[in-house]
Amino acid sequence: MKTAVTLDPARAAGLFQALSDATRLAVLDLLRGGERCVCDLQDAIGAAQSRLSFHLRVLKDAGLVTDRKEGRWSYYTLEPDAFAEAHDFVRVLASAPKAGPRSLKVFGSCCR
Amino acid sequence: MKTAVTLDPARAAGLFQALSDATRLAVLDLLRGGERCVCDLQDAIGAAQSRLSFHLRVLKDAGLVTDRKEGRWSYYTLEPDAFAEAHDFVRVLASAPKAGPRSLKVFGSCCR
DNA sequence: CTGACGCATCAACATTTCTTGGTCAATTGG
DNA sequence: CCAATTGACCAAGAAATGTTGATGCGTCAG
Repeated sequence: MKTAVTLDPARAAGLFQALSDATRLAVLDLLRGGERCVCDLQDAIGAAQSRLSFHLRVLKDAGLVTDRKEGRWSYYTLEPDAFAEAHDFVRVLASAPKAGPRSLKVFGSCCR
Repeated sequence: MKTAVTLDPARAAGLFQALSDATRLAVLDLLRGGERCVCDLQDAIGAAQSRLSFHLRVLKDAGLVTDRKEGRWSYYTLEPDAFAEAHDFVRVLASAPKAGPRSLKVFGSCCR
């Protein structure tokens, strides 16, 4: 099992940032059902075209989705790897640190 | 195993929003080692007091940490439940939808 | 060819989030 | 009691994000 021991703060922050908007979450939720073209997403979410386009770009830049052009449509799909990454980041944060919990008092120069 | 089938968009967005800042991630990372007082965090992160205080409040409002007052110090601790929640949200997004993948064409009123 | 459609992109504005500097209350060592 | 320390909070400004409406380009149907 791959466990990210290293947490790249910038990457993690970027990923979570992309996930931190209701419209984008709605898009991702729809994409769970498989590839969708922008116009379908537009209908389903009821967002203005340019608004949706903006959010799709954020998701794409974060690597959470990929797009594919076919004829005059653009289809978006989830990028599972990015979710695995996000998943890992959360797990790392929730797990105990490299050194045992409450280890040697590396801290405490201030209090006590 | 508890699986959040329902994804409350507002809550999810809020959680991820709180996780979407490098300073806050640094704080959470430090807290993995156990409870810490604000001044220790301040030293470790090198952030101005009021800046740190701001981020701690964001984390607290999101339910990711809790604080405890003792004498003149405030100690912050991770709130595991919130991480479990975040974890779930990510998992749900990465998982297939209720209906089979590529199910009946509920969509497609637009393309094709 | 031409008009309609799908969608990215841009500029302008609105909103939210972050930072900084300052003030204040509580606690406590002296 | 007094001065220093911890840390919350607030106001003002800076920066990042999100929204809207317009424009433009590629693609397809007629």
